[in-house]
Amino acid sequence: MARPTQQESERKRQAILKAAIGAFRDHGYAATSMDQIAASAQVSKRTVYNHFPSKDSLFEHILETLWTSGNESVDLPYRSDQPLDVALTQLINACIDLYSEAHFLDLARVAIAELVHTPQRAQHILARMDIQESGLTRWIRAASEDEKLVALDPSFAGQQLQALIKGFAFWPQVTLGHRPLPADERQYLVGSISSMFLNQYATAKAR
Amino acid sequence: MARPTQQESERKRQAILKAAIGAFRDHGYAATSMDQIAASAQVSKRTVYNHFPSKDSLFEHILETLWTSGNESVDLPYRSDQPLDVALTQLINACIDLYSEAHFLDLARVAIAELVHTPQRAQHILARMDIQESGLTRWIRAASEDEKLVALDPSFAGQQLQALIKGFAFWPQVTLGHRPLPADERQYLVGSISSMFLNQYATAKAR
DNA sequence: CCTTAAGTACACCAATGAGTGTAGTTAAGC
DNA sequence: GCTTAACTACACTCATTGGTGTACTTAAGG
Repeated sequence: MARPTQQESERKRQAILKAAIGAFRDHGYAATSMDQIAASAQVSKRTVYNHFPSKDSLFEHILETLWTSGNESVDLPYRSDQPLDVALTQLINACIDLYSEAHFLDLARVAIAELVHTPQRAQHILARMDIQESGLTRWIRAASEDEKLVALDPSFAGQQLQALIKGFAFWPQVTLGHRPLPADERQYLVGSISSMFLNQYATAKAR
Repeated sequence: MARPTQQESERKRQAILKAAIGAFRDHGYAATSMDQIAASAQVSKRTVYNHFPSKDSLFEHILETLWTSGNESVDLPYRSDQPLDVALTQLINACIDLYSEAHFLDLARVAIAELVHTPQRAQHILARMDIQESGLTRWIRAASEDEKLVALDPSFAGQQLQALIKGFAFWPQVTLGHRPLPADERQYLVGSISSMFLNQYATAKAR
């Protein structure tokens, strides 16, 4: 081709990234070749290397990109005037929304596949993924200080909530490629999780 | 070497399998070479190929082996005379025991790493891993029919229980390589899960 | 003692992959 | 119109990998 405008150059770059994400997600890091990526992006191999100095740097860049794009973390503020169950339902739904985002799922699958046998490579990514877990933790701590929840370890309770949500709305999608939950199942799930959590931790004052 | 006894031949075979399991677990299928495996098993490459016709068949064999060796599924029978919380505690502990087995964890890590981007390859393994989930389901159904648990969908409730357990005792170990739970944390965890589940689902009759 | 199965060492092949070098093309922007 | 940045096509290197072929060694078992 020829002296493309910066927009065109940027489009090529995006095409490379998109192709690489798909390839890494579908075949893993080691089993993906730069030739495949170039072909899938409809771009010459040399162009790939003009944009990214190495396969490794391309991979790292993707982890960064996916992370920042899937960065809308769960952080609903605690409001004392709201009924607990309503607020908790919102919170759980926000989590599931996050897990349902294509960007987030792509990140998770790419990262986890590598993470399983390369603990240090994407460790910092996973660490940052846990930041949003602190959104739940903060909310729980606030509710507990407002005496709507019993005295508890907010971090532990947050992990329990997280475990319940992920067990249905994250791990099956990551490992088995399940579709996101249908609306009716989802509603039932959210209600059940919320009620289970509040049955255990809500104070008399909150009911 | 020379005409080794069958025991020696078997030892070589085991060495190959052990080395391959470690390599696949640590580096993944694609990034593991047969030369590495041979070297790590302290065996000639040709011997590897004398035992296993191809890399792929070696991998398949390992999935099989790990599966059958980690096959003690969770299947405590329901007993009407036992207090619910005691039995449930036992059941949860049996699950955690299973997840703590080195064999089982190795299988899970190898399988999941490949599963993320090769959905069909180890799909049947994962399907069979879910069989033990049916152990929980069976117990819950029995308790429900005994009217110690409210009327519920046993499969859904089983998945909830599973999610709570795995969120602490399985996924962190698989993805982050966490050590199995310390005894004190574990005891607290089991109690908390059990109480959360029974708070939600136990009937008045059961208390 | 002699056959033979298991293993070893080593050379070898074809394929693939990461990464480089280069000459040529083209349009944007001065 | 000339320069130049982005891109392409393509050939190339070097290393690795899956897999095979083979001649050789050795001890077990008849």
